[in-house]
Amino acid sequence: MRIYDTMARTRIALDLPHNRVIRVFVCGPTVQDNFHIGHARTYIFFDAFVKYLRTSGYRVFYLQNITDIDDKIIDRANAEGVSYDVISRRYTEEFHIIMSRLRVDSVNFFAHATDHIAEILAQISILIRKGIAYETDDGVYFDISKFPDYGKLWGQNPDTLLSSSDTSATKKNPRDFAIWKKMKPGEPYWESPWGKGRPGWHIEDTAITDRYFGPVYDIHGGGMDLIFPHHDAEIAIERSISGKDRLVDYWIHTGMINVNDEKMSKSLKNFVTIREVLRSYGAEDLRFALLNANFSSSLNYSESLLQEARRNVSQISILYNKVLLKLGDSAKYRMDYDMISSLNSIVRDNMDFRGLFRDVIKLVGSWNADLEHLGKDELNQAYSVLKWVDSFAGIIRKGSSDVTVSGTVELLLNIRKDLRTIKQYQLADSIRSRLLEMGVYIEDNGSDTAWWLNSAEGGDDS
RNA sequence: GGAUAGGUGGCAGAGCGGUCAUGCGUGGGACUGCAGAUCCCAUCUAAUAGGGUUCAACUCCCUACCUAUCCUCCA
Repeated sequence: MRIYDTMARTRIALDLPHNRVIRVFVCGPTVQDNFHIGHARTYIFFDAFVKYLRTSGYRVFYLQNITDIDDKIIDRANAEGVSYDVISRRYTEEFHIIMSRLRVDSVNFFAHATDHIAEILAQISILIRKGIAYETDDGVYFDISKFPDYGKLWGQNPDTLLSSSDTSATKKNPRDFAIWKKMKPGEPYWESPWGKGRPGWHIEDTAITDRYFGPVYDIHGGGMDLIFPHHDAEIAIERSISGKDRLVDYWIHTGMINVNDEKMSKSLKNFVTIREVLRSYGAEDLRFALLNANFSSSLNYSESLLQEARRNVSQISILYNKVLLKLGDSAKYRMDYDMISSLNSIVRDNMDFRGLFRDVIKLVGSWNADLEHLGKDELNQAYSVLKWVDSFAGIIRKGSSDVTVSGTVELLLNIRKDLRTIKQYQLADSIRSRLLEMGVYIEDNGSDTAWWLNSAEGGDDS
């Protein structure tokens, strides 16, 4: 496999061991507000990435942090007149709901910053003892002059950086970053040897990864915008403590979502929330749209992007459901088809899901062309190929797995089939339209009828 | 100013030194009780600008211009 690695600044061989668990860490969200499709892009990509590794036979432990204490959370809490943890709990819950609706379910463990204060304090102590961090009136800071490689991930020459806008006068260097922030009146706090306060952002992640993965692990991911200073700070902290020559073997960063060629962000008020999108589109549509691009390129968001994705998703899903209908109980998922291994070679090169989709759509077209003449083996191949793609991409809309729902739908469809046979079209059509209203999409193909749950059924808008 | 990624047809977006993907869109046809879906054919005939290398450049090199991101919290 090959992957674009941020540190190497080029595509490099991704050599992962089969004989042990691969440790993957991806920066999770700060739970302070609703989530937008920029979040969706990153978490859907890593979801597909991890699932792809698992489908390919690797064992992966996927760890994600949740930043549940932070200045912005406090600001929000103050604005609403509630305690900070009301905010963090609300949006943590929201995060999990949204992720599950997006079929993002590959994370093994979510580590909350506030559950790891002890580990954070331990790291700060070591840094102070080594003379790498120092205490001031308002916190404990990491002295970047003690870590020559600072900025290396983003390829910055420290002298050429634009001067920092941070005016805090207590720091030795304006670019020194806080690893502990002392409490101001009214703020939430934890006890520490340096007084009451809360952790800085960067050290949360190193404390967490050090605890579960140790000083060096396999893959670290996140959005492009976290490269500097966040990931460089993580490197500085952990390597200063461990003395190792690296923090991880591979750095993988996802590109930003743009709107009208500008980054989606709160300040520009151009962000689209995931909930908004899910009101009109299915999770599969969004997944397709976001995966249908080079993961490290920025992606321009537009309504037509989603519409095109929905069309492709429908095309693939409809064929999948038709094939499944023809195969019935004899469908048998096999991964040893040559067709899968050739598609596999596309994905292996830099997680090229876009290239994969392109070829899958071509295949779908060819299967559609002579669907009536496909033999059992060919049908099973089509079924297996699509199931394999769906196992990590998550782009196929399927019938309900709920036995009661599917049983009821099958019953209605059988009745409708009889009605059509005796040309009672009015009744048959009314069943069709009633089912559609209930979110069940059906499609006649000769005397057979394929069905699935319509993705655009909307959702709770709470 | 520095770093990074780019500038391809109506849109999205690949690859490749010489035969210009693919998807969407658009037009026509087939199929169908209807809807939908699907298929076939056609259409669009592109490469920021200026140099250079070459028998040949969209593809390599140089210059200019332009765009986005990061250098402050950010997926």
